[in-house]
Amino acid sequence: MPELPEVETIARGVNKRLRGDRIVQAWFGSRPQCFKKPPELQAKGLAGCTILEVHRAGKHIVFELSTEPAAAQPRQNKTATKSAAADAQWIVHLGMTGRLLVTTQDSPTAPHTHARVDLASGRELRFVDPRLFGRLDFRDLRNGAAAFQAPGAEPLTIGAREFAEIFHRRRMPIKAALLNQSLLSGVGNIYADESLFAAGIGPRRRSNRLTAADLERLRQELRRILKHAIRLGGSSVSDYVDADGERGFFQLEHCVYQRTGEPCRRCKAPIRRIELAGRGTHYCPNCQR
DNA sequence: ACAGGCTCCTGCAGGC
DNA sequence: TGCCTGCAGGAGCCTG
Repeated sequence: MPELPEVETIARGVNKRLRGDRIVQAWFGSRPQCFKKPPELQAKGLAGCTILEVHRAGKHIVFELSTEPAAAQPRQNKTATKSAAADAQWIVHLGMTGRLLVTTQDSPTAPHTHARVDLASGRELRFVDPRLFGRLDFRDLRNGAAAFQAPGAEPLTIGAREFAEIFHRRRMPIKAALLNQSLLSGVGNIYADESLFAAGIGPRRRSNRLTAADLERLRQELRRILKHAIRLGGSSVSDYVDADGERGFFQLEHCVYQRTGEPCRRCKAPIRRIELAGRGTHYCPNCQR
């Protein structure tokens, strides 16, 4: 499932391929769960827009768009686009099973395709999501609407003080706090479990009971693991947005996630699984206190 | 304001 | 072989 590293990799891939391209028209399916704004509004808003940049914010993929006429925005102009101001945004959340595919027009439509964006280059961007946990949102910034912002802090750049302040205020288990997107944006179940293992912190520990040293270790391990995963993902997920789209996510060498009963890589004790905050939670009872 | 539980949705794995 | 059940989880919503 896409968390910060996967979303970062996908956003980079889409940016590399689609930056400077222009949207001719868009089609949206009939599954309202996917659409934060009515599909007809999104389709109307997207038509004619130029894609200035695609980037990640939390677990969201944000398309920065210009509604200016295409003549002023030559296609595939990689240098000039930065100076143009975005006045619209398309925000894609992949949920658990969402995928963005860049395909040719004649590429067969995958099952569970809920949106399609036709591009001036002749390619198509398709949104596929079997489980319908993904969300698509369009924002027109020209009439004062707020630009999209991730709800919480950015895990890759958050400083020690802010990190400690956020988690010292919460009484919930640290695992639940890590998953709370309004605190940190981008951490999901895999990286919550893995970073807690790396920091040697039990997932049930109350967030406000952790010491300053615990929290600083957690912050650094979380950042290290996310960056490492982005590096790995960059090589194996880069084709994720290609036409085949079948290569799937990179295989991270998990230490605890979904290794229930298997020996801990550090101490050989069997990895334990509990349910916490409604999520499967994996940890080493010996290494994590 | 906060904590915690429920719900959405479908593919897949495991059991019989 | 085939059916059934339960599990996976991000995030919005509801309740206490």
